[in-house]
Amino acid sequence: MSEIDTNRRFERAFFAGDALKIARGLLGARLVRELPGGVQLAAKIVEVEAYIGQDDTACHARNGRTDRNAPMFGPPGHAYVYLIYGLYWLLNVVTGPEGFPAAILIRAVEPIEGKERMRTHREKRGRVRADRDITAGPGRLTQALAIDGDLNTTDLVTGSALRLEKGAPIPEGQIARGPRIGIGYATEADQARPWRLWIAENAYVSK
DNA sequence: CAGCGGATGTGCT
DNA sequence: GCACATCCGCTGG
Repeated sequence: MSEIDTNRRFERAFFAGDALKIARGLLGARLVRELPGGVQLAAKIVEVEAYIGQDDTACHARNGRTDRNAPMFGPPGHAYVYLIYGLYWLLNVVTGPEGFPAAILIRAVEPIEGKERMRTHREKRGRVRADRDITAGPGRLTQALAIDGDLNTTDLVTGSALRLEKGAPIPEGQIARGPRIGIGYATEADQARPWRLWIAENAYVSK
């Protein structure tokens, strides 16, 4: 398989399916960002979390549709970008059929293209001591890739400024699963669900 | 290294 | 008025 053949667009139908399968399938995928001016950044997804429906008490849609979470109710394969703690933008991929609120949070990526430009973006906000500090964490990767609320609802299947492309498949033996991070407000049962998935041994997975 | 407090804007109760 | 799908820098061991 040539490089060009394994790195390509997803089908829309892929994002309309089961959130956990999509989360699994996004590991190894390429997140591509084209900056105004023509610079292209690319990174491999190495850690994700699934937030699935109104019954999931960790999910933003747990209390129904609001102005903020409306993108989760929208068409699959689009971005849901929101501000947390007044400081950090977090990127999600909307999944499931339109009307069913679910999304995959991108928690960590590994730089593929434009790593030094990503480092420059991050150094405006803090000290980058190791390479992993560039994109290990959901708030960090959006800084590195210059993703903010302007990209909310972007179509990641057909988009150019921000899009997803297939990457080399990750063998099942390299997939790790565990509880989601930072959801102490959810029920014990929902906190315990192993809906965080990551590539085992990858240096860019968040701590 | 672990632990902790501050930053800082917005959504929802 | 409080909580928040986080991160940074400082403190003490």
